[in-house]
Amino acid sequence: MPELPEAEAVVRRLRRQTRGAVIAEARVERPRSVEPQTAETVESLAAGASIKTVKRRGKQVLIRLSNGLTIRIHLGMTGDVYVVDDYRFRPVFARVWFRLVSDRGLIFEDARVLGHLNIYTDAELAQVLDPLGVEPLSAEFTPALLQQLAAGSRQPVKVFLMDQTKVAGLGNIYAAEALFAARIDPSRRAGSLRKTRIARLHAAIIQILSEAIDSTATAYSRPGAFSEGESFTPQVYGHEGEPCVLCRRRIRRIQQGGRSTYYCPGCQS
DNA sequence: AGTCACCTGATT
DNA sequence: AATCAGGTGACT
Repeated sequence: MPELPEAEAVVRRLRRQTRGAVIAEARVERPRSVEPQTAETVESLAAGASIKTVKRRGKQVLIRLSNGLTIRIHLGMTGDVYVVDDYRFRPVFARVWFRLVSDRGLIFEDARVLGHLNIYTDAELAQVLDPLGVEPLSAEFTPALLQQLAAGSRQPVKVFLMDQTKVAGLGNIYAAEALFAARIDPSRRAGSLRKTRIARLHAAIIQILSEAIDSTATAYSRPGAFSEGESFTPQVYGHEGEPCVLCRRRIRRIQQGGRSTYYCPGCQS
């Protein structure tokens, strides 16, 4: 599921579904999902609080409660958060769930258990969020700032883009797609990019994320939308060996930082 | 800066 | 059986 656009889709859906919701009870099925907190801590802190706001920071979902605490969910690779009509309905991979007073359920599902759900005070939350870099869809994200962040970095630009302490929210798919849109070789050192490419990359990041949010948020909100082809379609990610949509050369897959990077050797140089 | 470990499922 | 997976933190 989750890079920034998917987290944003989750947030928008939750906002609609949890307006005025009050948490009656919390249950942790998998203590690992709330580490370093304990199941008991999480279960006791949420009970009785109402949901005030739902926000996103990078890839993380933040549910602000009336008791001043915040449920912070990192979706990991396979996390999802959603409301079900009956709290007794328990999806196979529900790791934490909340019974709302309406008897609906708020579910944190996470097959691989690489995500985390915690309940934090503002101070604790700040510790978690402060290291994150700029929000790519905010006004603070400018070409000049991107240039400044990349300056001196000898990392491949693809790896640089996935560093959450620089720009928050890009993962393996959208980093690759942004580089394709900007026609930049993913292996280029981030610090070697000059004004023109930085400007293209900046614009591409915003464009790719915005597009993905539009299609993803739609798809999440309307049943069947995915099957109607409304989800974001990667141009290079997952397309190893297929012809590039622009130049027909074959898309390549390489390893960078232990992850697959897909790119077009013709367009991206 | 690169590799591995975390944990489990889907796909080949 | 083996490989891959939209993420990250700890460790060489």
